[in-house]
Amino acid sequence: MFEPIIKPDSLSGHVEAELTKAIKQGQYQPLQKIPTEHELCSIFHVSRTVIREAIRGLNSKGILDIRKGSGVYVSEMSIQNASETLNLFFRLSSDNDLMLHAIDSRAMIEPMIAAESAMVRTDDHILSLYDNMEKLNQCSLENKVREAELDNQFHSILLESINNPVLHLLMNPIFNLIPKFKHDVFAKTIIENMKEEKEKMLHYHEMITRAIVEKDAVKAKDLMRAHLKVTSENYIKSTKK
Amino acid sequence: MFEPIIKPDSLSGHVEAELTKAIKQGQYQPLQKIPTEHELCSIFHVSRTVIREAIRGLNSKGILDIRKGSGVYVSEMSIQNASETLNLFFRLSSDNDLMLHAIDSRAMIEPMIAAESAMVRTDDHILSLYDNMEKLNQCSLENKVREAELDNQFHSILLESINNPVLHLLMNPIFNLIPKFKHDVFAKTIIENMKEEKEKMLHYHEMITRAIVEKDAVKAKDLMRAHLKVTSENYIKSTKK
DNA sequence: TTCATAAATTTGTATGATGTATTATAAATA
DNA sequence: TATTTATAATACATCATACAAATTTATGAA
Repeated sequence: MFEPIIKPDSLSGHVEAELTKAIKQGQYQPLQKIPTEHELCSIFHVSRTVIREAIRGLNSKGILDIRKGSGVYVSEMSIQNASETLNLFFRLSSDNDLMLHAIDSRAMIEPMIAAESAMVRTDDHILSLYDNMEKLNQCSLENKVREAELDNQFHSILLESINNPVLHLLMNPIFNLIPKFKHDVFAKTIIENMKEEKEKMLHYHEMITRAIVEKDAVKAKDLMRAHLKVTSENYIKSTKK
Repeated sequence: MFEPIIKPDSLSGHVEAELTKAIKQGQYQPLQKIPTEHELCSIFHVSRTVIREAIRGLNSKGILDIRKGSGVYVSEMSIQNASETLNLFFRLSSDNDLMLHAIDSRAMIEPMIAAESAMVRTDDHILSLYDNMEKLNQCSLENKVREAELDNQFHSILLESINNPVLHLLMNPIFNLIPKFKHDVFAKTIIENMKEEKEKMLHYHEMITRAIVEKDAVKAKDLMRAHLKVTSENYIKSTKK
């Protein structure tokens, strides 16, 4: 594949890039120990400061695992770490364009998730869904923060029900945009519409749940598509106002 | 949202977490300058070493932008950076389970991408697809590395054609697993099947391309689903041998 | 051999000095 | 006055040294 163009203007950046390359090439395998700081100093002919900062960078990226008194080891890549980075990215960079693309992505992917969920969900997931809807029903109309959390949770339950950590890693950060999404939309929505919008959402959640209870994959997929179409239209309307 | 449980075992780790929190909360906005090392020393009552290593970690994560002689600034989050991290994660952690889940994810998402592409693709994309297939056709049967690259490229062209950077960010790392995937499969495939498998792939690519040329979204979707089903079955077979 | 202790190793933090790039300030010039 | 140039101040980069804290290894007694 393509190797990125990197400008290692700093020594520590250069060392970091070299170590990354070595790990990519398998020179140091996961769980294996890399040379000590002192040894790396000799290898690269730089001070310990430079080595430490390079290691610190890779540690922060989740690539290296530092154990005080023991040494530095190549991490066993955890999906958690990648997830954190993705979440942070979306959280810090949610501009309007990104939000629109995120919504489009949801519209493409979530119907498939709903369909899959209808086939593989357990009774526990059904209980979680009903519990979630009950909470949403009781949530006050003004508490949009809570409402967004519950909306996020509903979709997250479906995501988790299909038991695919990769898809979870990819979609979870998108779902976490829901609070910002709702904030954007309701900042420009007249109060009278709030009740109607919430009821519409709850109704869709209920219908989707029913389809999943009935293990009707096609219906679940179509309902989810319709649900997200409404969502998408609301956002587009809000950006125009 | 939920705040992650972090082990601030080291001082620099603690400072890094605090700075991250401040940035998340908007205390320091993108493009804005954070306090100087010296000021941060006073704020946290730690040495410059600690501050520098914390900053170096966030810099490596793509959150902070260090400008020598000027100061440290909050990065304008680039989708490139997030993409690099995701790619690195998948590259370093591609175990069998992850691969299977990645294939499942492709099976769910790529048919939708094909359908969308059929609707929005330009003539340039069509030319790229035909060029790609021509190269695949000329690629020697033994050159599995090249074959994997071209396979990856075919699917990447479709991904790019729908012009959604978010979906690109999410799917690109998965496509980059294709070489490893092919390596795993062909390591356990008898030579006689190689030609047949390659022709089958090329045939699917051709049919999918035709559907996209004809702007037939449903056909493109169904063909992509069938194509990936074969892919998936091949991988499962290879893991059993 | 087993186990407790001491020594050596390795990472973590602090401090001070020097190098280098950027920015701000002041002086010189037109 | 306005612009340019030179200087100083600021801020990050690197190096070297010292010591602390955690872990590992070596040692020696039971």
